[in-house]
Parts: sequence; C-alpha cells; structure tokens
Amino acid sequence: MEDKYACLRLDNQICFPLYACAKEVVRRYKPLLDELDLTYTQYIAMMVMWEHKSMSVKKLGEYLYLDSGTLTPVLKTLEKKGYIRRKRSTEDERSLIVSVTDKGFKLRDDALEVPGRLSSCFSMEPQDAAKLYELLHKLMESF
Amino acid sequence: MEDKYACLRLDNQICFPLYACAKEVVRRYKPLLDELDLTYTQYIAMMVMWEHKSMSVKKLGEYLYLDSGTLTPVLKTLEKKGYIRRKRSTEDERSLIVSVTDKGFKLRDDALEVPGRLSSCFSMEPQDAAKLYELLHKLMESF
DNA sequence: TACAATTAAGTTGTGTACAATCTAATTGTA
DNA sequence: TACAATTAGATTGTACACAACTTAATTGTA
Repeated sequence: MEDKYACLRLDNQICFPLYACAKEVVRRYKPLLDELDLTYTQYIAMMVMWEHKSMSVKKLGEYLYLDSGTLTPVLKTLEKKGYIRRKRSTEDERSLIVSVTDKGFKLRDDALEVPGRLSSCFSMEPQDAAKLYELLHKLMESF
Repeated sequence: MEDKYACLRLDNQICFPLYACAKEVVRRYKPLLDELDLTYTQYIAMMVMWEHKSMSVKKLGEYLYLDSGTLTPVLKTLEKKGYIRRKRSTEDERSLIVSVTDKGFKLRDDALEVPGRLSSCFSMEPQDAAKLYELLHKLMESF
C-alpha cells in the first residue's frame, strides 16, 4: 500500500531545497562580505544602489522584495557606515531618497572580486547554472 | 566599452533569485500554516519528526541544516504546543531526544492538504519543477 | 585511571524578515 | 476647498538564522 503521508516527506518537497540552498549560499557569502564589513542584505541593497545611484526606499524595496520594516534598519546601518545618504524628497516629503556616497562608490571597487570568488565556491556546469537561473526567474514570475 | 561592474548587477546574480524565491515560497506557506498554528520552520521540523517518530536534536539539525541555536527555541515552542516531547537520552545525557506525541500525529492529518494547496499557488510545468528539483539538489551536493 | 579533547545542547547577541500598526504627507472627490 | 482615502516610511512584536561562547557529559589516550 502507498504511504498516504508521502507528500509530507521532506524529500518530496521542492520548497525545502530552495530554502536550504538559499541559506547555504548566504553562508558562503559571509566570509567574503565580512572583509567588506557588509551583511548579505546590505550587499544586495548596495548592488541596486551602485547601479542606480539614487532611489526611494519604496523603489529599492521593489527591487529587493523587501518592505520598509526590513529596509529601514538596514539603510540606517549603511548610512552609519558612510556608504549611503538618506534624505526626504523635497517634492514629496513622504518619500525618502537614498543615494550612494563617494565612500560607497569606493566600496564598489572592493566588491568587484566578490562574485567571482563566490562562484568558485560551488562547482556547477555553466549550462546547469543558466537553466537554474531561468527556472528561478520563471518561478518568480509565476507568483 | 563593457561595464566593468556588470558582475555586480542584481540581474546577473544567480543567488538573488534563489534568495527571493525561497522567501516568497515561505510567504505562500504562511496562510496555510497559520491554520495549523505552525511557522514554516516548525512545519519542516514536524515533517522530519512525523517520518522518523523520534530523533536527537543533532540528527534533526542535520536533516534541516539548522543548528541548536535555531532548533532549541523552535522545539521548545513545539513542545509547549503539545506536538512533541523533549527528553534526555539515558545512554548519553548530552543528547536530547525529540519524539512526536499523539497530538503531534493528529496534526499530521490536518497537514495532509498543505502540499497540494501550496503547489496550486504557483503554476509550473511538472518537467520544469522536476528539473528545478534536480538542479537544487545538485547545487546542495556541490557544497 | 586521570585528564585533555571532543561532543551535544543551550545561551547570548546581532541582524534580518514580515505582519500589523502608526504617523505624516499627499491625493481624489463630493 | 474640506476631508476621506491613500501612500511612504517608521515602529513594534514575533520568529527565525547563525556565530561565538558556555556547560555538562562522554571519549580517547598517555
């Protein structure tokens, strides 16, 4: 007889390896990001900011899928470290504009080697990585 | 000229969609698990426990990729809810044995519908899901 | 067999995540 | 134009995650 509880086995979940892989990847980032005195969340926030220079908290949250409850303390920390500035928009005082400082842009050069060093942590065929990337994006879009 | 910072763009990361997808999936679980008064972490812990009935905290942590710092409070909560028992091993007093109570096994029947309801949240072709599952496992193993 | 090394949980401290709520600014409309 | 509805961030409370450390039990070995 078939196990009626088979659907509740950890092995049969697609969500669990997703959850476990994501945590493991962040763990792999840690020693690299420690050298820059950044956490993973601070790092991805800086990535968006480096690319766009200046942006509201709301917009940043849309890129990162994070709300102000998470971002406010992260951005205050980044401001304290001197990598960003936080300033209310003059057109709309509700909106808070984040922008990268000179020190923040200098950090970008130090961060340049992070992606390469990270990808050498896990050995994956390029076509597998590309397929994984594609499937994850497809999954994100299905939400 | 090529952008030397292209490797630092969020779009070019494989890690970010992994991180974002994992969080989104947990978010999707929430309303379903709320009905069972379980968090996601409590749910995956119960999944392992349902299958194995009884196990040390260390072994459970190996299944879930979680350490005692995370598990101790989770297991104390599950004990308070009456789903598990926590008891020191008699052979080795260092080891704490977790086991499922009758109430814990009753919960399993209520949980039966969760996987089906969750998978209807995101529409993914079965072969895509299978491929994603395979790639995530391959990635986990490469660590 | 003493005792150093190892092991399993628990504790502490920091940093997310996120729901729910609050406050202040802006917008839509009767 | 008052004022209700909406919006952007901040705050509060709960629950992880994990590194670093502590404590107590067990094991290996000189």
